[in-house]
Amino acid sequence: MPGGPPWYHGKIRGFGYRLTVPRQKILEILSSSSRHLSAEEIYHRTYKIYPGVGLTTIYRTLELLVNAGLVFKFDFGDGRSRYELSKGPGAAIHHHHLICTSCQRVIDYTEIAEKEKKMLHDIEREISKKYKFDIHSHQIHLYGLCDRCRKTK
Amino acid sequence: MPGGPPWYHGKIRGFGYRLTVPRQKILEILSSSSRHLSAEEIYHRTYKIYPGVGLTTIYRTLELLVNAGLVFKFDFGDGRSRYELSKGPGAAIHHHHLICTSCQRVIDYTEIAEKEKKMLHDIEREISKKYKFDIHSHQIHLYGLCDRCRKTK
DNA sequence: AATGGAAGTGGAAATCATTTTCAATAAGCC
DNA sequence: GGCTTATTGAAAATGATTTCCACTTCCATT
Repeated sequence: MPGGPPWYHGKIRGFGYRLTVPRQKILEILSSSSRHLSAEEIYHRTYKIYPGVGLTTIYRTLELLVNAGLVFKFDFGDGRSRYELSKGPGAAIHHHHLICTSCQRVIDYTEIAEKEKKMLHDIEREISKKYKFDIHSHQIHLYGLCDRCRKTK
Repeated sequence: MPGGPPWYHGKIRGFGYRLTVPRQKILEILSSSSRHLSAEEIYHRTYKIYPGVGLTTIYRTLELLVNAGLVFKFDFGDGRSRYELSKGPGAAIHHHHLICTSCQRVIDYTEIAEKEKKMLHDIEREISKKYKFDIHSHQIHLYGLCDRCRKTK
């Protein structure tokens, strides 16, 4: 419970952004949730600990955090974006999701065997060279039916 | 130039949908483009060969085609969806994209070595078992800077 | 500790892609 | 050809995200 300001304070300042109260509260919410949240979910949760935030500020702050690399933004195809803190300064940039095409449920999975992780890395290197692309991160979406929806179909 | 009705006519009928003029025109446009198009691009192109189509019909038809598995829908994060014909009855369900985080350019790449394709398949089988998920398709998004944007940064 | 200017804020209004509503039209089985 | 029902297009509605703008807060500098 002890221990100085959270790691992201320095990051925010390092980008020349001011460390304001709304931003701190939003980051607090983000760091207390492991799941990816929609802007509105973040708004409601922030509102509880800091009434007076505006939804506008949520959107602006999220964009800023995405630019600073502190937050990842996802699009699962249901019309609203999801946001997730990039957890710790050196977090792995692996984002793999199972998406149920029937109920829209999204499941995170991070465990990939070592050799598979290495292979992904090889693909990236090869593609990177071939297309002259600097690859920073990747996402893998697997689409299908979850166990619940499988039964009802 | 010769050769009976396109392969997708049967598919449409097979799903119990009527093969109407707007649907045929939209499919014609989709099959004449190799790139993934936005709904509005599809609308404009369809309008040229068939004025009188409504944007509404474009959206409705695309949804129908996605349901029938004839068209894939993508979300690259710029706020509008892209659609692409699934080319031929037995086309591979591999969709891999390079997305430039600076200029939003999207590059398709389909070439993946055999052993890598096999490995992806293995991952899917493993995940599928572990999470009791029926996986139908996958997408891989690689984010980074394209050659043009690399220079200006 | 006061202050000035720029960065940041929130509420309302605007935007933009997509959906819904509904009366009119066209597919395709009889 | 006639009939039933899916399909269509225009206009209005929706819902997430952005923009505008007057007001506030941060913070480097007195």
